[in-house]
Formats: sequence, structure tokens, C-alpha cells
Amino acid sequence: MLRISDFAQLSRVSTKALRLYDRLDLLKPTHVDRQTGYRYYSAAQLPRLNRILVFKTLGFSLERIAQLLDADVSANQIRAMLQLKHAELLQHLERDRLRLLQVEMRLNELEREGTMSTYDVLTKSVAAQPVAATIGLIPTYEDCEPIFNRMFDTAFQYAFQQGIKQCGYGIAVYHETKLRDRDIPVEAAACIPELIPSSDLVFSYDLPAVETMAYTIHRGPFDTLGSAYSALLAWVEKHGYRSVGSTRELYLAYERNGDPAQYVTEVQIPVEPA
Amino acid sequence: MLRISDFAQLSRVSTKALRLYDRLDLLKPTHVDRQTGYRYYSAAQLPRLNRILVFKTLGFSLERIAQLLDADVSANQIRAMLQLKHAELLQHLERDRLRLLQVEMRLNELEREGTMSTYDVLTKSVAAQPVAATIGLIPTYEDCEPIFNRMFDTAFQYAFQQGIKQCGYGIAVYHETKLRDRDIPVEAAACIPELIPSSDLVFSYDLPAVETMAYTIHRGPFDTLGSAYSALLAWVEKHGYRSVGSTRELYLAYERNGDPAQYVTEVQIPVEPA
DNA sequence: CTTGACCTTTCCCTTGGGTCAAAGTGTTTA
DNA sequence: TAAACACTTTGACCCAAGGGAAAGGTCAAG
Repeated sequence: MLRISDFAQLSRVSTKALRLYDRLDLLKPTHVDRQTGYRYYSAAQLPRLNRILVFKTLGFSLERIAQLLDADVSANQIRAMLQLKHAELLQHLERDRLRLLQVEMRLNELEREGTMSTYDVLTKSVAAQPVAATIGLIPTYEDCEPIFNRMFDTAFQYAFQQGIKQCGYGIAVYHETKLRDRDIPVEAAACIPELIPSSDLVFSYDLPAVETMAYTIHRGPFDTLGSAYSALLAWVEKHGYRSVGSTRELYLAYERNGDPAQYVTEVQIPVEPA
Repeated sequence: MLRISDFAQLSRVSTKALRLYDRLDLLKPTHVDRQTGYRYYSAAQLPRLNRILVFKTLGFSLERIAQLLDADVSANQIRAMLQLKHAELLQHLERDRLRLLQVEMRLNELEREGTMSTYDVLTKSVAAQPVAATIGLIPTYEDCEPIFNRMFDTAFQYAFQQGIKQCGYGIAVYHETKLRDRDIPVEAAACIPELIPSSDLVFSYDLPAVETMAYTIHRGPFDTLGSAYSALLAWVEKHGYRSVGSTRELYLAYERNGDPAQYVTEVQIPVEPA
């Protein structure tokens, strides 16, 4: 009969851990004194404790270990739990591999540029979104704001006429076409809570859901949006994605004739693993 | 000005998390109503929140992220933190790779044998241990118990004569020699708290510390110790170690003329990565 | 004015123990 | 035999990053 500290020394497991394992029914002392509550262990319990430690190094939780050590558990169930753990570990490995790559990229950037990019790119999934949209052509990226304003006015006003009380943000959608820097076709869409009838000028439809949307947030005037696109496209390429849809601009903070420095725009590109 | 739930929807971060980030000074609302305590956010805070999310996906803790986002932190400090994270991730990868291998080995074993080995092998580091030891020859592994008993008697009795009150466990040390199955040289050592003078028959010295000791626990009579050795040696080979020292047997539960089924023996092999 | 949606703070819960603290035990020594 | 000291017990609080729920205050629409 060993006292808890002797057994702890023998097994190199702390007394605190042994008491926890007792409470969790993982490893009960062979004997507990009725009077004093003292726990007494036997060297014969070391195999069980060792098995616990092995499963712990495999990354199992104490709760799962309790299940694994249960005498009634079949080899099949054990295999299932091992396979589950196997899959889990593969996930962990993949996640950490990606993290490692990203940390390395950040480090490279820091070495090259001396500073980190102001654009942080993330991915998210985006649900389908009912919109009221107009289509137009932008002659050039400079001074396109008045044209956009007219297009959004058309869309939002039409939505109001159709009884929409609460409109959401404005979204610009650039459909995939041959690259060109003049006469770019663009869609100006107003987010609305539900579909409405379409008219000649304004189409109401569901902006499709996107499984993986890479996006970044641009703060400031629209004429510097180009650097956000650069950062976003560079990120997409470096992270092994490819663009698979229409890019979008979501105008999160915009006030007509307001201070352009306060504008906030989310730039989005649907992607999928290359 | 956005209410917390709007900002949460926009950023896809739960209100609970936003309140936590407020409390941790990671992301304070632009405005908090004095009367009601309502938090009001601005879309202009999305870049900062995005940067928080990026660092979170890299695996940084919120506390570290707070440091990284601190305006006063230099590029050098950021680089240092990234490098630290890099090293940490490498460790994680290595650990999970090993875990994966071990889970796979367990699965293989389960497929082949239909059950898991009764021997669980672990490694630990072992400190130097003062002992009083005698040396002898074992003619054969069968019926060696009386010889061992005499040797241990000699060692323990000598220790008592030298004033040792509390002796520890008995240890048998098999020094590396050419493999042979008869006339095996062996050392029977009594663990003692401190060195004592040596005599003709009993040597007192420090059993050397071992950085990495592979060990397993055997329960039962000594004549089945062979399977423990088999399991241990197989483990050592499969896990990419090689034996680098004298194997030891530590008698954790032994009673002369007791029930051999109750014996508990720890079998140890010093190893290092091959 | 009421209702329902939304906001606040506060408390408890999660893992695997570490770290005290108060109080009771066991052994040893004077 | 009693004090000293080492050991044990339970209990409470702590870590990270929130999730969940309760109790009560606020806001906007009908």
C-alpha cells in the first residue's frame, strides 16, 4: 500500500492529477481509509496508469480515456475512437501547416517591406442575398462616382417604390469579362430583405451565395481601392486559391459628399482552392 | 454608428466575443452611451477587427494579439513574436506527426492482433540513484530467483550495517555484453538515500542518470518477463530509438514466497533517437 | 402604451490540472 | 508523551476564449 505521494513519485504523476483521476473514475485508489479519507495505491495499478499516460500523449481527453479504459468497450469501439483521433490529428496537422505557411509569409513580408501590409485578407462564406440592381457602363475608373451615385439612386428608389422600408448596403458587382480599363460593365445593387418584381431598369434577384469569399477592408477614398485589389489578388495567388466569380465591393461606410477618408469598403473575390 | 449586433453581423464575430474584446482592450467601441452602457461601433473598426481575426487564425492568444496591435510595438518586436510562433508551430507539427504515427501503429496492431498489447511503453528521464550493489552470474534464466535473493540479501544487509535505515526498491542491472543465455552477468542493487563505503562484495555508487528511458510495467511472475522485453524492444525499434545502455529491472512489488501473480516489475532500457 | 427585439451585467461552465489555505494525520525525535 | 514536521484531506480560485442563461433596462414599431 502506497500513500498518494509515494505513488506519485513512482509514476511521476502529480498528486493533484491522481486525485483528479480518482474523481473522474479513471484510476481509483485500491483502498480509501474510511476515517481519514487517505488514498492508498498499489504498484499493481501502474499498468493502468501507464495506459492512461499513453492515451494522454496521443492527445485523448481524460473523458475519452475513461471510455477507452472501460472494461466493457469492444475492440471495434476502440478502433472507431482511434480512427476518429486519426482524422482529428490529420486536421490539426493541416491547420498547423497552413498556419506555419502564413506565419512564414508574414515574416517574409516583414523582411522585404519592413512593415506589414495594411490589408488583412480573410475568407468567409457568404449567403445568398436578395438585391435590386441596375446595370451600367463605367467609362473609366476616374470620376466614376457620379455614375455610381445615379445607378444606386435608381436602385434604392425603385426598392422604396416597391415597398421596401429598410434597405441594406450598396454592393457593386464586377462581372467577369475580358480585362479592360474603360467602359467596364458594372452592377449597382441595393441589398433588400426580400425579392421584389423587376422593372426595365432594375432587376431584383438573389446575388448567389459564395462558399469561400476572400475579402479585405479598404478605408479611405475610392481612388486608392486599387491597392486593396492588389493585396487581395496577391493573397489569393499566394494562398493557392483561384478566383471563381464576380468581384464585389460592399460599401459599408459611405456618405455622399462626405469625407472620403471615412469611407469603408469591403472588397470581395469568390475563390476556390486551385 | 452601429449597434453591437449589427457590427457582429457585419464582421461575423459574436456579440459575446466583441464584448470580450472590449474588456480586453483589443477593440473598444467608438462610443459607449453613458446612460445605457450600449456599445456603438463604426465600420471603420473593421480593419482592426480583421487584423485580430487574422492573428487568431495564426494561433495567437488574445493577449498576444493585444500586444501585436499595440501602436507602440516595433517591427522588430513583431518579427520576434512571429518567429516565436513559427517555432511553436514547428513543435506542434512534430508532436502531432508523432501522435499520428502512434495512433496508426495502434490501429495496425488492432487490425493484426484483434487486441491491444498489454504492455504500454513510455519514456521518462531518470535521475542518478545511489545504490549498494553486488555482482553475480546467472547460469540460466530459469530458477534464477534464489540467486537473486541471495544477492539482494547481501546488498540490503550491507546497507543496513552501514546505517541505512530506509532502503528503496531493488534494481537488477544487465550490463551490455554479447548476448548469451547462460552465465549472464548481472548486478543486484539496493536503492539507498546516499552513498556508503564499498566493501569487497558490495559496491556503492551512483547508478547513472538516463536522459531518455523507455520503460514498461510487467505484472506477474518473472518467467513471463520475456514478453515485456519483447514489447519494449519492438517499441524501441518502431519508434526510431536505439538502446544505449544497460537494461534495468525495478522490482516495485515483490514478496519473497508471495504470490508471483502479484509481482510488479518495471523493465527499463536507456535509449536515444537512432 | 405595449410588445417584442435588443442591450446590459453577472454568474456558471468548459480542460487539466497548479496553487494556496485551513484543518486533520502519521511518524519521528527529544 | 508531546512537540515538530511531513503528509493528507477538501475546498476555492486561477488559466483561455468564449457559450449559455438569468434578471433587468432600452429602443422602435404598432
